[in-house]
Amino acid sequence: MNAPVIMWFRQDLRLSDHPALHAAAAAGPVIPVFILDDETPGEWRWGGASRWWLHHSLAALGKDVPLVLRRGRPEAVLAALLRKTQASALYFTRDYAPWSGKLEQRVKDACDAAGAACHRYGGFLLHEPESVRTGAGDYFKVYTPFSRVCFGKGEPRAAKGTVSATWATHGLERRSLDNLRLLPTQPNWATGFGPVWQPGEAGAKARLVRFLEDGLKGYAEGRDRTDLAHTSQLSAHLHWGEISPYQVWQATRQAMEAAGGVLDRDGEKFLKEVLWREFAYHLVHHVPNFPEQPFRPEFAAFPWRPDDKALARWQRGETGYPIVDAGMRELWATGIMHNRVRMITASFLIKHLLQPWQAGERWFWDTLVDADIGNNAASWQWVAGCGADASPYFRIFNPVLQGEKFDPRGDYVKRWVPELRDVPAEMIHRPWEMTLPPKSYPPPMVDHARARARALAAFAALKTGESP
DNA sequence: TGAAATGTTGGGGCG
DNA sequence: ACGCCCCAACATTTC
Repeated sequence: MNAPVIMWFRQDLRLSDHPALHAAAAAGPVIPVFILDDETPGEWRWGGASRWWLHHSLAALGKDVPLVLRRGRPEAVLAALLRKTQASALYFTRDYAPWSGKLEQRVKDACDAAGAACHRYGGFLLHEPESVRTGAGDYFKVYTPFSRVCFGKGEPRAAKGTVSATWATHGLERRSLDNLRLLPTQPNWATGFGPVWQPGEAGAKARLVRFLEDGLKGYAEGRDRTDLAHTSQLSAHLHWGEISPYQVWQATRQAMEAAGGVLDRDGEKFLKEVLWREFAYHLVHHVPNFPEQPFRPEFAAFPWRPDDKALARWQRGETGYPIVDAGMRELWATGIMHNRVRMITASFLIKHLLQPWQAGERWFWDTLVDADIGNNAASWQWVAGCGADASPYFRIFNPVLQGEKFDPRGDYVKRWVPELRDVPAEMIHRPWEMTLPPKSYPPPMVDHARARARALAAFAALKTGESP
């Protein structure tokens, strides 16, 4: 019998269209390993909502394969497992977090020391960061030309089916998933997550099918409507690799073809969103400290006004602006927030409250089930105006107008802010203008016009280098 | 993947 | 009949 190989699962918790796993399965009996690593990422260790998801995703994967669960530094854990099992090789999918390059090198060194081959594969992205370059050979700093090059590369490879592997553990102790302590205890804030999500590969595929059948038609406009269900909801599944971007891309193309052109506009729009994810990772890969430091260095001098009380009101959804509070409460209750509302709430924190974007980034990191080092950092930098191809500083969302435009009847607000349930639609986004506003709902914590003027002044000062 | 201020135009009321 | 004003409605500029 062949010597076993170790499949080190990371953010690739699936059995289909999995380059590393297909290669491992062809090489010998596969020992599936997952390692909870809270040390290497430091402050970016998985947040609470991510851990909830990870627990259930591992549980799902563990039903199909005899997962060996460990915690610790991967290079140390894998060195021990390689020695114990006499595995001939290690297989894994590469990752693009800022610390991953060095981590993967240490893992490679551990393999060398153990006399095992080390095989690293792509699969998390459609295009490896090294493979998308400007004419000058640099990485892209603007999305549109980046996406043009991606589309111009032709269709990504076809997705592969489910792997057929011989699973093995070679006597390794399995250990219970509960030992990883990924689920919240007292209080269990995740009670609202279960009904919304089905972590794992089956859930991911079901979500994709449902989106292509029900959400794609009308996506181009509907995606911005907070009261409609036109978003794919695939972000967390993609983040944990329960489905690959190739599978998403291919299925979308097939749905477009089957519809005979009717879905072309909607489909292209959706594929562009998939490419925003790619773009985010290209930035993270090429720019050190991207999650912490503003991409545009002049923003280091921005006159933020750190204020824990203001931050807490935003976090709890008590700002007095209905669309903002609805979003923050949806996030807390379900671990997700509608994309449009992410922009509105982020803009509010940064521009109305002048809180540093990193504070919002941290909160999202802890509370989003799709918290993702690339998307999260790139999106916050985008809203703050300090990122690559960022939103210009003067683009300040008006929460009233955004609410009226993207939640015209107030359905979304009423779902998450029950205090406003009886407010008529024409006042739902400006309840403070009612003769008798609901007493249980707070008045706006800042006046929009004044906050806007203050933000413009602060950003203008940054631009000219003067003090505000 | 904004919003607000400012500018322009044209129809209609009205003296 | 005509010019003036008002002000939507739309366009452009500015932040």
